[in-house]
Amino acid sequence: MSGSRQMAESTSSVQEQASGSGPKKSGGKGLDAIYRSISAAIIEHRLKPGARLREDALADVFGISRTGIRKVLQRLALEQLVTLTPRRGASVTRPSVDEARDVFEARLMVECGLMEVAAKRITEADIQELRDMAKQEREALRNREQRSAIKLSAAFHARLAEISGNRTLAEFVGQLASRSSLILAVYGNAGHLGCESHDHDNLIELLAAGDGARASGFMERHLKSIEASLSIFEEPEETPDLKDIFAVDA
Amino acid sequence: MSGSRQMAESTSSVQEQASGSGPKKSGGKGLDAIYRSISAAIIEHRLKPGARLREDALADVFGISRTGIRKVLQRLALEQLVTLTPRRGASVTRPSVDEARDVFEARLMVECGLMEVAAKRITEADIQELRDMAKQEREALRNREQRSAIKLSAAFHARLAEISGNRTLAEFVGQLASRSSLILAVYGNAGHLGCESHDHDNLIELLAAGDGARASGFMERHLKSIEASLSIFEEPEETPDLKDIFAVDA
DNA sequence: CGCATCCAGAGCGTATACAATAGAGCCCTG
DNA sequence: CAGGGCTCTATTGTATACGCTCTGGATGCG
Repeated sequence: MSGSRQMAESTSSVQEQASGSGPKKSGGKGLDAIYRSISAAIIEHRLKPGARLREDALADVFGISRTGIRKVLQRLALEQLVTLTPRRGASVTRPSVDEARDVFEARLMVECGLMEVAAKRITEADIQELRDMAKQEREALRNREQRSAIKLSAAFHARLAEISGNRTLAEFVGQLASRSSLILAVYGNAGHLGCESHDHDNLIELLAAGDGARASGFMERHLKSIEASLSIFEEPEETPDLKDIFAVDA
Repeated sequence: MSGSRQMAESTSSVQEQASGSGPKKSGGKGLDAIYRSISAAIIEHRLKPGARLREDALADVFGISRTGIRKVLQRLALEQLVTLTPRRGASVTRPSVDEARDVFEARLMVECGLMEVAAKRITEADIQELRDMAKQEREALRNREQRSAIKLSAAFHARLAEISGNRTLAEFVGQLASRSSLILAVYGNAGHLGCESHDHDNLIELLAAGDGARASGFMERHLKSIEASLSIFEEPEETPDLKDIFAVDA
């Protein structure tokens, strides 16, 4: 890696790149806003895993036709935030146990690896921005605004990944962070919501000091502690083993 | 596999056969077939970077309406294989220099990391399958079927990642491998097409021996050698610096 | 003769209409 | 009264229609 290149406002991933010239109608820009809106609702747990997302209802809410909604839902499905079942429509994804493990394993690998890169590339402006984000997060926690806190925490990890300068990996981390929010919704214990904001502060200091190795190690413990805080039970399966469950009663 | 220049025989035959007898049996499955068809065409360089993909034309070729085509194109866009420009339609992505670097950096991080996991989990069946794939690849190379070879090479890396058991990371690697094929199309030198099949054989042996560390190191050299073989020039950019170019004339 | 403007064509973006299907409730029958 | 089949409705899947924008060429004016 090298050089100087900044990653403008990421998260838009595809399409809508050069539309800076003028506000042409509500066009595809509106769709992106709808995407962000639904995405935020899911990440903040205002839409809980399993919630059904009927196309008509969404189309009505956002004032567009189903065509646009379908587009948005398809994108969300590709990011694994919603699940599309063939004739049943869309619903907020309920991550499986395997999926949860996979996501955290992936985060461990990628985010830790990125810390080394980020420690070398981080700038003063980055540090300031991260501190602001961490501060916002702490305040949200203090005010018991768990929804904001969750979203801010995911945003923090995503922003951290962007510092590496690798857009591809940053996008990937962003998706993983979003999915982690879903995982927390299903397997998390109430009251203990994922990241301790204190951890994030420590992380910033290590990066500011340019100590990539330590930052990586700290991130590893950070992620592992989150994963460890989950209650990963197999939960009610598709086909609950009724025979087993009612064996004593029968 | 002689010169079919655009998406040719295989694609149309599949679709026509499927919807020939029944009313509309194909359902969403047909769309997946179309996705794979276009995806394969891109990876095999039958569709070159920059090629425009007009919706009408594709709809005509595959015998469905633009609706389904748009869905497929959107998916391909999210995977960065095609680029959607607001009012200009879809075209095969021409990866930028930055993107190429990002993709290989990501592969380095993820694929090497996965080798350690894969070495522990690999089974006899996996080894056999990988050997078969490597063999196919060697044969394709020997027969000068570069298109097949490229596709097989990407498939090999993707399959390798699957062994880790981590579906999320495996999917990610699959996408990176596909994008690498695009990068090779733009920045690769003719005659030297990415992976040496010999490398793949060595990799299999290291994994079969359970030596994750060495496999990881080998993968690192493997990927770096591919990246090093590219001719990464800045090339004509979006906005060529005309003032600079014609400065002497003016 | 050169340049700006207008016109026509092509292709994408969105909405709407129609068809098919799964789920649920209801009726009929044993 | 219970069970099974049937219809009926709600919701998704697909196609088509229409409008808007952008491109390229022709035309009129300076």
